[in-house]
Amino acid sequence: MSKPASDEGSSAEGMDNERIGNAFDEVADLLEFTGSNPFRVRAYRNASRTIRGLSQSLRDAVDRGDDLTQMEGIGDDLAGKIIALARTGKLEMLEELRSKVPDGVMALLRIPGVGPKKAALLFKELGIKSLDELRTACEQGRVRELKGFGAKTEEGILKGIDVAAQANQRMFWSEADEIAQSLRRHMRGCPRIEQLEFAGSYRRGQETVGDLDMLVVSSEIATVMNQFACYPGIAAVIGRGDTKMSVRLDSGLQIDLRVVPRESYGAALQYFTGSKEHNVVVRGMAKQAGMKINEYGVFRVDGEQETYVAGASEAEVYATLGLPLFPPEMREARQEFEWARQGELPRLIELSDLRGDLHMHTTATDGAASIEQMIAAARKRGLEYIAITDHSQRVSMARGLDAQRVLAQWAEIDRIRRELDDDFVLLKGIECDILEKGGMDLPDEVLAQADWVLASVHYGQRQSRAEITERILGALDNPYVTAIAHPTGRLLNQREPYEVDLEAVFRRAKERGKILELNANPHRLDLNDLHCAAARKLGIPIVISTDAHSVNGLDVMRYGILQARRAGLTRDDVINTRPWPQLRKMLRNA
DNA sequence: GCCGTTTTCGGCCCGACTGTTTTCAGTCG
Repeated sequence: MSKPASDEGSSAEGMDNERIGNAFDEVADLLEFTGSNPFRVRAYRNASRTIRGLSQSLRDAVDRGDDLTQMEGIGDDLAGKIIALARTGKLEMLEELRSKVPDGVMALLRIPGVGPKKAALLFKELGIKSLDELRTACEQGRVRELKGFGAKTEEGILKGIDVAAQANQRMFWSEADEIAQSLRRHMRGCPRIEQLEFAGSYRRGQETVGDLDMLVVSSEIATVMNQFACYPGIAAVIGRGDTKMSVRLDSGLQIDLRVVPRESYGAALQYFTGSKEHNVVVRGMAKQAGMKINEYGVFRVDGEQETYVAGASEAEVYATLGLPLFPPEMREARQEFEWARQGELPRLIELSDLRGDLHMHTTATDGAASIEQMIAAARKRGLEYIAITDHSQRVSMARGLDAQRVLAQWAEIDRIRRELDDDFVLLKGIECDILEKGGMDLPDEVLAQADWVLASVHYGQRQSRAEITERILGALDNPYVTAIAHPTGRLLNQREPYEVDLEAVFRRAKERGKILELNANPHRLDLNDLHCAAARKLGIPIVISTDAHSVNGLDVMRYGILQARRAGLTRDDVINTRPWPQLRKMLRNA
């Protein structure tokens, strides 16, 4: 379900990229529902994708009079619609479409098995305008009377209404990972499995995962499916065919299983890993080269004749098109094909590249472990340095540190340092709040004594774009601030980012030689991948940090690494891959 | 609605599964 494209009252200001994207998505949904040309629908979806991927403000581009048709998937028509949305916040065509389709009808599309055609028929024939009305109609047996519907469809819809009524939130990658690992263990009970891998958005390391795709090589399909069917926590088997089986867990997560022959494993893995957009490009290239790619392999097409060329491994599939084996996190049809053309994929950062963690809390504020415990845990994880960055006084809920307490903590750190071996470095840090009225939560003469100062916003998150941007720019101007922590404040599935003008923040960070954080907490992952990619382009250094509040909190680093990889970051783009002496030199010169 | 050193018109990725059909449409990924 798309969000409303504009809020009342905000139209005078025009719309930002996100909202223009939402408007186009809503147009696509409505056009699809009204039975419009599917390629026209796709054009709006593609445009929305392009717009969301931009690192700069469309509103500014429109003000400057930039030629919008230079952007991929934007022609004269959509350029005009972008201009209208950016200037007025309104789109006549969207208003018209909305007036034809009552609120609530679009919710029908969230029912599994109900697409635009069925939803339209329900609305047209039975006048159904909401999930509740549909439930009543099913219970009265009116739905099964419709052409193309039957008793089974009606029954399926009745079950599906509950699924649609649920918030329908995507699962955090970290949660999906737990399920994937447990399912992998369960499937080990089946000796007939030659290979097993998870594909889809999970393999691409997306922030959130909608469902899990499991791929298996085996000649004993029934045995594999039977093993899958007895995985604990399955609420329902949605479907089971010759090669494909789908289940829904009690948690609502859908898991699809595909069993493929050995010679198709690579092709299937490539196919089901996606992304859809990446595969569209790959398929297009194959077609141009007189070949065809599907989940069974790469085939040379010669009239009616199709000959298998490759498919056992992903590398082999890509190689038939002269493409490199793209790391899954890269497969979003953003820059990877351009990189491949130039013959240089970036070597993406890996967890083992990191040498330090520069954001964590202790029992002095809201952490659960002492400084010594955090040191021990960090060393156990192979780190060479950490910064202790407890909260400042404004964060009263966490018993944030005032000047006196933070100086006492740093004296304590000095004491611990003297006892440490030479091969581990403990840094005096602070996560200092940026106050609502602007300015830092601790005096400059205190901040000056730190090795590492994070500045962050915890209060006044709902301030206007101008106010909150000014606050963060002010922090970047402070000579003692090293980095901005979780720069947009978003919480996945929970809280929208601040209205901050990131473009302005990037410019200022660049000017002042400051660092931006990629917070690795799986609920934050802030900056997001597109922002990180934009920062990389500008040469702004990124620090990946755990924001650990306990010893185990240090383990979230791998989620941050996945995010960084999707952004195309290399070891060189991330400052905490450097040894401390080198990093210290860099900070001093900044 | 977009796009083009094969095209300014005619393409736009492709197959599995289900339920309703009697040869296929709709949905999904």
